[in-house]
Order: sequence, then structure tokens, then C-alpha cells
Amino acid sequence: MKTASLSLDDRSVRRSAEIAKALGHPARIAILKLLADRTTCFCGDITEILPLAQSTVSQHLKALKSAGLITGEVEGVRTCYCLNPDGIQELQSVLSELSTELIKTCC
Amino acid sequence: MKTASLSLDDRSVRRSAEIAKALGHPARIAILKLLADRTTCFCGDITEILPLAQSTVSQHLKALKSAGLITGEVEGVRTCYCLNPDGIQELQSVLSELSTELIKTCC
DNA sequence: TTATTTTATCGTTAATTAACGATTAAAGAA
DNA sequence: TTCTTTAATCGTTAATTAACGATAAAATAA
Repeated sequence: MKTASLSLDDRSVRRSAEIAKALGHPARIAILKLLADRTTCFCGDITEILPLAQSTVSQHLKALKSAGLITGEVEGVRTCYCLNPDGIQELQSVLSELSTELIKTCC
Repeated sequence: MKTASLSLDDRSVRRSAEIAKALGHPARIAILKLLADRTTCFCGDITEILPLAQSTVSQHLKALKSAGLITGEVEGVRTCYCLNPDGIQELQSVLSELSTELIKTCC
């Protein structure tokens, strides 16, 4: 059993926290769901749908992108955002691993 | 517009974000893992292990508790913290549901 | 060329978070 | 009773976040 002062610097702990943090706002979860629906992929579309300013949506998109959960491909004057399969896969594995670890040892 | 301004207020979206936010700090993930190990359960123990002040650990414990992920039972002068099976179960189901939803529709 | 469209970034403000030491309150020991 | 232990809370500071409108940059249209 590793000492826990290690655990704060542990790569997977940090990465899990990073991913969770990116999910830690309703707007960002909503955006991920919209992208999953594939009905929308541009910042402008999302801005029309969510009750947020364009700059705010852009900021949330940036957060999701820098956490590796989405990609952004410039298409002419717009940017097409899309779920990043690798990131989503990581989200899936990292968080399911965590919750499994927690669940099986639960009181 | 209706759909998604709904989605920001959507109960499960908000709850997912709340849970994710609680996980969104390395110290809180580390604490959950420590509690899962069951080698420790008191604030003082955790404080000895993590490189954080007692008040900081207490603050993180409070955050985890208010997100419903842990319980805290007063035992005399100390408080025994424990993973909350209901909360962990919810974390498991909510986040796996989300990641499944995102994964299966991924680009 | 100029105008329009779209997104990113800037600049600001308010709110929240994280960290710490100090203090308080409560339980148990002496 | 008083002393010690433990965790919670207070008070503060610094950093980060979220929100917005305004502006800039880049691609395309006119």
C-alpha cells in the first residue's frame, strides 16, 4: 500500500480529478450531451440553445477541450466541436475504475 | 432552445455536475481512496497522511459529505468518516450512464 | 475591395474555492 | 473540577471560476 502523500501526486488521481473538474459544471455536461446528440457542433448553435452568452459558451468549450474531452476542428469561419473518443474513453475508464474501487470496499 | 435550457436545469445534469465537482480535486479523490482502504476514517488520520492542514482536510471532508459521497458519524471526540454506499452507488450509476451515453454516440 | 459572419480572446466584476493558522466546542481523561 | 484531544468553524488571503459585453481575428460573401 503506497503512502498517501504519494496519492496526491499520483498521476491517475490527478487525471481523475482533472476530468471530474471538467464535468463539474451543468453547462459543460449539457454541452457534452449536445455534442453527443450531434445535432449541433458549432459554438453559435450551442449558444442559441443554452441560456448563456457566446463568450461563456466558448469558455466552457475551451475547458472541455483542454481537459481532452472534446476536439475543435476549424471549418472556415467556424469551429466544429466534437466529442473526443480518446478523452471520453478515458473518462469512462478512469471514473468507472474509481467508482468500482470505491463501491467494492464500501461499508 | 426549450430542450436545452431545460437541460441546464435538468435534475440529473445538475446532480452529475455536483458529484463531478466533488471529485474535482486531487485531495478529495485521495480521501475517498483512503476511506475505501478503511485504514483510516478520522480527520486526524487523514491529516497525518496528506500534506494538508487539518482545517483543509476538514473542509474537503465537508465537501464530500455535502455531496453525499461520505457519511460522518460522531464517535466521542472524533468523527468517523465512511464512504456512503448510496452516494457511491449514485456516483457509479450517474457517471457510467453519462459516459455510456457519450461513448456510444462518439464520432 | 468592403462587409458579414463566426469564434476566440480581452477586460471586468462577482462569486467561489483552497489554503492556512487560530479558535471554539465537545468528549473523555486525569 | 481541570486538562487534553479532536474536529469544526472562523477569519483571512490568494487564486480560480463564471459570467458578461466588447473587441479582434479570420474566413467568406458581396
